[in-house]
Amino acid sequence: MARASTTSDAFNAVAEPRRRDILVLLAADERPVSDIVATLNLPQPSVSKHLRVLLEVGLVDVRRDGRQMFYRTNADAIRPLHEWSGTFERYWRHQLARIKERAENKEQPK
Amino acid sequence: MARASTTSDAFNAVAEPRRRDILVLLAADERPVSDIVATLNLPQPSVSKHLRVLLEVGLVDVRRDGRQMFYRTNADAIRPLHEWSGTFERYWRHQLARIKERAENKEQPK
DNA sequence: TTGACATATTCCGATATGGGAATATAATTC
DNA sequence: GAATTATATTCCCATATCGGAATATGTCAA
Repeated sequence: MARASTTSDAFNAVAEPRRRDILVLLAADERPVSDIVATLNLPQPSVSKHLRVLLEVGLVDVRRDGRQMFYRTNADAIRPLHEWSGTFERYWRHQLARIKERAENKEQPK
Repeated sequence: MARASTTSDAFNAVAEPRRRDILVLLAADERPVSDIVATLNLPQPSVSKHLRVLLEVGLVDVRRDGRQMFYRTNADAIRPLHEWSGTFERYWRHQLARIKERAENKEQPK
């Protein structure tokens, strides 16, 4: 079967580091493709391809203005990721607590 | 170059749905492989392979007891994911605020 | 040792990826 | 309409994936 498509999921789409960079860049404001190309120093076709993936998954929105395409991160599509990873928060808190505890016991043994 | 290895990153490792299931299952308590196999209804070799990936990325820890291997989620390795996605929180808040606003304007136009 | 149980590894095949290069499409300007 | 600018698509390739099936490794028990 091979790996799940990059467009099957926000999880899969976001696995690619460049796509994460793009999402960060487009979070605050919409930007034309040329801006992304210049800022991230990537070949234009590569950027277009990544944007296509992000668009298919709904992680970005587009708007055309003349010959420019303005892309913008759709933050809401990232929420599932944040929520899923958030379910583990209580567990890493536990771990931290334990580590802290041990550290304190070490400083002041007995 | 092809896609980045699944073992290159927590992001890549977690892109696979079954691996997410495993992580959830192992978050509360350590469990032997046979338990995972039974609970998630997956073929044993498949589970072993997924665990290997998770282990390489540090998303799980193992402990051997006799012939059983007890795996457990290392929640701390999930934090980068949560933190990265968390940087977008302010943006989806904005969006929600806007949507809410529009909805209220609609209810009571003029 | 032999056997039984628990888990890991290997081999296979189909598939999709991301990069590079080239080219296509679309919109604007002259 | 031709040239130019902005973006998208296509083609090719090396690579790694996941699933399935078979098998190997490791540990315990009799």
